[in-house]
Amino acid sequence: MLHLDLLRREPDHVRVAARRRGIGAEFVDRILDLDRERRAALTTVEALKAEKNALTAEIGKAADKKAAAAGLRPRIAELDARIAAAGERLPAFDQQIDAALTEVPNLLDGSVPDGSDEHANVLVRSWGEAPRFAFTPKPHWEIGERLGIFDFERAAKLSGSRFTVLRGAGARLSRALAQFFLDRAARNGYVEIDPPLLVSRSTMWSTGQLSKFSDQMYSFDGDGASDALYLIPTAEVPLTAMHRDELLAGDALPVRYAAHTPCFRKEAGAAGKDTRGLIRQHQFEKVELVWLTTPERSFDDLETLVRNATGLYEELGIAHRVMLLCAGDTGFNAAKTFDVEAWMPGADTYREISSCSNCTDFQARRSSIRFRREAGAKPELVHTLNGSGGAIGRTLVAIVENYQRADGGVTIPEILRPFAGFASIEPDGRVR
RNA sequence: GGAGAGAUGGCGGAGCGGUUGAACGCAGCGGUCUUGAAAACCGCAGGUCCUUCACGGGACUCGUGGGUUCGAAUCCCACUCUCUCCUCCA
Repeated sequence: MLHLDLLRREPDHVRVAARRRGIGAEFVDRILDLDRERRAALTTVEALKAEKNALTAEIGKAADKKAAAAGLRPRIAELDARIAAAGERLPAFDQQIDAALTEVPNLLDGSVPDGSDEHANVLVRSWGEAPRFAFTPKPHWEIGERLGIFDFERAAKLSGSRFTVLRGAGARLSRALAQFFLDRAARNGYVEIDPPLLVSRSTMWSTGQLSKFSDQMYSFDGDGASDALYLIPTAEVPLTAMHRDELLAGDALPVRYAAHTPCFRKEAGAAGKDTRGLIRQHQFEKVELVWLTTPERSFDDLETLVRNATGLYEELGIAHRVMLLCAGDTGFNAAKTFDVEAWMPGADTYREISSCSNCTDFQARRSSIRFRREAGAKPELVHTLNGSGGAIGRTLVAIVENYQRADGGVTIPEILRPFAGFASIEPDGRVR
């Protein structure tokens, strides 16, 4: 969430940012009005409390405390009444301001281009060329079903639509990708984490996933509101929230974590979109990369994070491009996002395989993740970054489609062979 | 699931209901000493918020939320979490 002080000091900045995202800016004045009222009430209450505290201290210092207390009690009682009256609306103000503020998306970085949807995203760079086929390349679901490595029908029988059973070489390849991604993450200096997949409501809230996207989440109610648990929609949630309510030493930054986890999403609102194959699933795996870093270097670190992601696809020999998302396409938490898109021959287009964001201090404020630059310095909020490195299911799609052969088999990229333990999937589904 | 113990500042750890926002130790900062450093000694030093141009002043804060009291880190209630033992179990 944004700092209230920013709204006070630079309301126009916040209004402009909101409009660029395509949302109304009325909330600015509404919050500022509430804030004015709240501060007026707060100042009154605090002055009265100070007065009362002075009287109480007098009793404490008196030689005969009983007598002093008896003498001052009427004045204290009167102050109590005035404090209660003046402070009556304070909790409501706090609640309303908080509720309104948590609905406000992050400020956009100055380098983010205008635009309302993905058509306005800007090509930053591309790598590799789309492979040429002497035949018409097939979509991954056709290849995969024929090879017996993807089984969508049985997945539907088990769980419904948007689930996939990976079988044989498909399951092994998925596991190999996880290994490959984790290996590279470690090589790039990330500490591997195996986090809980179920997290509490407060954890989900602290990373900014709740209220805005709550309809995307699977949850378990528990017996009361406090013990509700949510299935993580991405490992970004536990990784970012690990240091919630902590004050880190400046020299501990940047903290860099990698985790391989399943992710669970309801995909509400995605009806009819990517219904075939395993592009958009209720359950998918990825390796997530998270940074907790300092404000002055976070945008440079974002570039590094993107390089970490694209490096994987270079090694896999899959053509891809980096897009800078426009204002309207940038997510709620992010100040700036690059998407990495891989070439998918079956769909004859690029598809997102990694999304790397700098959330600046937006999540850190909500989660209270701070650092002390040096001993004695004031605590500051860290900047949080997250990105996939990479998405296992979608990379599986990219491999199957980019490395498909005329005979229906699939060649395994060289780099992946030691992880997979085989070099190709033959037309009969066997590996070699 | 049953029984017990606990939760205090960056860390460790004290704290008869009344100048305790909190002793003491470690870590930190400034200084003395030293060519420099270490050691020793002296001093400073939590966080959030409100107010002020500023100096400063004030409120809140000892797991969370209530209560008792003129006054609560200290007493009472509820909740959360942690640890130990038993039970169960991959």
